[in-house]
Amino acid sequence: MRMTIGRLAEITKVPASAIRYWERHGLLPTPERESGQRRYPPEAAERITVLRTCQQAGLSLAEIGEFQQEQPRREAMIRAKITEIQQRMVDLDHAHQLLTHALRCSEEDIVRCPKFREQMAAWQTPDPAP
Amino acid sequence: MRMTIGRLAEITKVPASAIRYWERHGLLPTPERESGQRRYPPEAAERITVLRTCQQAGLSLAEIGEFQQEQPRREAMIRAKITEIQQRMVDLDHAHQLLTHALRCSEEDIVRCPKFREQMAAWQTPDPAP
DNA sequence: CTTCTCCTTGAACTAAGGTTCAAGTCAAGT
DNA sequence: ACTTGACTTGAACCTTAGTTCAAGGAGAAG
Repeated sequence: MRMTIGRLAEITKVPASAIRYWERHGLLPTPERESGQRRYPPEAAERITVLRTCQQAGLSLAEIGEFQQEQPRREAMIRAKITEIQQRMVDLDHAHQLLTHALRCSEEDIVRCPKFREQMAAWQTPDPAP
Repeated sequence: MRMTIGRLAEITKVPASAIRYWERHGLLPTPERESGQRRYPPEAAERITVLRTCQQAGLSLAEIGEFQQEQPRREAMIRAKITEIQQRMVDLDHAHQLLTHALRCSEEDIVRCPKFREQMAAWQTPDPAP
């Protein structure tokens, strides 16, 4: 049932080179060896998929490392990251509106479109006066 | 009314070094010079803010470049990017659920939590059988 | 005139997240 | 015995989006 790194790469769609890289950087446990080669249990695929999902969501490898640690520091880090994700969603929404408008606008220079500028103004981070 | 790069950096909060970098890479028009130094009109700030917003939304500088081009290739690129943004939103939502669960879960190893794995399974990109 | 501050340039450096390469090992198939 | 294919390693390289540095210029203040 244990599989080679090639097979694991194939089913997770994460390149073997990346799997080794993650292992070297402490994100994956070092697997057993069979005549020098890595052999993974089936659960390994699941862990890799989780890590990839975290990564796609904007966690850095360092953060994913923390995320797998014992609890003490973890909660604060997770809360911070959730806040960051919410901000990212707002940014993405802006970009979405911006690009959607760009499709319909057909001005030669998008930045000169008044509706566009109006919208941008509404997004300005309203940082309080000092 | 025209300003120096330092002033522009200050009001846009984009470092002067980054503004020069963008200019070198064709994302900004080359401004007029006054005894060798760049002088920007007030509209320059707006363009910079737009570019920064695009960037925060995950467009690469190369994509932002295309985005400013004349129309021919632009529409397809924008549509592709919108699709990508939607995918990013889904990813972010997954990460959000994942982290929210991680807060309440308090298992020593999050990846071993059954609810967690169940949820992950439901996210698998259902690519059709070959 | 000296000093200060802000500007200029090109070149080198950085960080993350890998990929690619050379050289070698190992088990299996012919 | 030899070849094939998949694996191993460390080292070098890559890309993006800048930052930092060294060396220098221009104008204002004192």
